[in-house]
Amino acid sequence: MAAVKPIEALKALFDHIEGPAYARIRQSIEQLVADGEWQAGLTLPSEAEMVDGLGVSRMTANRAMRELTEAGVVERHRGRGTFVAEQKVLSALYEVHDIAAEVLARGKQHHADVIELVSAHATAEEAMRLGVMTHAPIFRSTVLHYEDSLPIQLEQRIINAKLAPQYDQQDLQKHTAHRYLMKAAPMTEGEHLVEAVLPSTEEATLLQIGTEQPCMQIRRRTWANKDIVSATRLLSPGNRFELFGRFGAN
Amino acid sequence: MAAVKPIEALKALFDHIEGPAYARIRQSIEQLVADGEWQAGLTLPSEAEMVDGLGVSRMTANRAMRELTEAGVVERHRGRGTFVAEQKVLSALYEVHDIAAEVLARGKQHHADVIELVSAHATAEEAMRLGVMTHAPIFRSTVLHYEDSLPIQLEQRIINAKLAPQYDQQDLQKHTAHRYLMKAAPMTEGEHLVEAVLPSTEEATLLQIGTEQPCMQIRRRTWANKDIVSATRLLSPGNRFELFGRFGAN
DNA sequence: CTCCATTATTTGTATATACAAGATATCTAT
DNA sequence: ATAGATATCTTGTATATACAAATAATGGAG
Repeated sequence: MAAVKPIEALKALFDHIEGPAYARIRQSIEQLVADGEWQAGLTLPSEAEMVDGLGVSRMTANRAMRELTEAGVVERHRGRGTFVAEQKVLSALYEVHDIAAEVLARGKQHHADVIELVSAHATAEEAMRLGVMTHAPIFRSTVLHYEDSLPIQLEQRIINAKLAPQYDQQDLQKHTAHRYLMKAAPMTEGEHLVEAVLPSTEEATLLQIGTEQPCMQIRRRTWANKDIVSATRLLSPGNRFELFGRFGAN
Repeated sequence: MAAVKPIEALKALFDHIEGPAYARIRQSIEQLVADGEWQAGLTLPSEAEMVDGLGVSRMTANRAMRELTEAGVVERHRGRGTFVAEQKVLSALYEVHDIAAEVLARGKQHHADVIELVSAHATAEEAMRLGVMTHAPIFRSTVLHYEDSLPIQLEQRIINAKLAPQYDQQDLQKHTAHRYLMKAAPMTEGEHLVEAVLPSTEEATLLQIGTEQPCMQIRRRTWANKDIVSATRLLSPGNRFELFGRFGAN
């Protein structure tokens, strides 16, 4: 006897959930994927199968599947079908924030120092990265991350001052009650750029390497007009960075 | 003469965008909000107005508005209408990662130490937070954040070991080539819990405060079965944390 | 004027239908 | 058997319609 058909497994859960039909479909599929019953690559029931099998309209099934696509649970291809998505190992969020988590996972100490924080106006490239006009007010910040006492990453942030209002470098001490906004970029395909670059003299000094040693550079494209931070990361070379081997693999 | 009606401003942009109708509506509104022409609180055209003014069906307008709701650009209330949302100052992402950014914005040094990292099995509460079974394998980590040299936050992470496979505390040094997954929770209403709690003896010691001093505690509900990390943060009391005054305001 | 019932407006969900476009399977002519 | 045409399946988008539920506006009775 073959394994339970996907549409039947889906219906079994669908029948025991309360709420709107589209949410019941979505939750059922999320559970099947989370529980590992549906592995990455599995072909999901088509919308037409859900119409017959679950007794919903195609638009209801379509809405559920679209939400699952946005959530990264499934991938859809017109003409082919819907498939359980590969787990995204390195998300945009991950890229933004958590070198600390990597270091932590290896039982090392993590430490980050703010090297520089200046108020300035956007260059053409910075403007493009942030999705603002050239010469728009920005902040530039440089943060150096350490693993134990070894510098491992130099992060340069460009911050949209318009969306981080009330700030001026001189005012930073005074206006402690204000805050700025930081949003995640959506986790979409093609959002990463990874290059091998040679560090500048300053960068090499901070990372305690030579200028002839190529570093991995990671950029994240901003989500037009929605982010206020565009970060570029320069990774110190060496086997400490096996962890980043999958960057850009997709 | 009054200002341009929202529906007219919307149509002006809508007419000059390529692509599917729902995306043209969404992009137009995103631009109007991003440019500041539509301020927080403004009442957007109703779906019926878009049907008349843009020549689309109500379901197309509904889809655009639903996506904007999910993106946090607008808020919708049945019977009342659609309004430009307040900028979310502290998003779920923010909550997850970036106390460093707060500190940075005030020109202070940021520093974080890993106090503890242990492999264990989930208690009932931990299991609920992570959306796993009780006794499921997890990691517990404790990270102490400093502003300059002052401890300001104690972060306790519960990490789903199933989704962070190949890890074992003893193996951490060996298996440096593996990595684990960290995803953002969606930024939705009601995802935050903020409480005033008294610190335990250990927590008070780490934060260099007395056990009688109430601290803000911040938790993030996990997104069922999708996150591998559930973080609880204990904030040191005092005026350094005006920044967090808006937590839970909604 | 105040209170209450009614009506209108607005969003949330669900369905049926239609066409477009990409991918695959099938059939046919050679 | 191969190549090309055709049909089928699948998802993407768009529309029209319907009912439910929450809110706001209106109107009438007192």
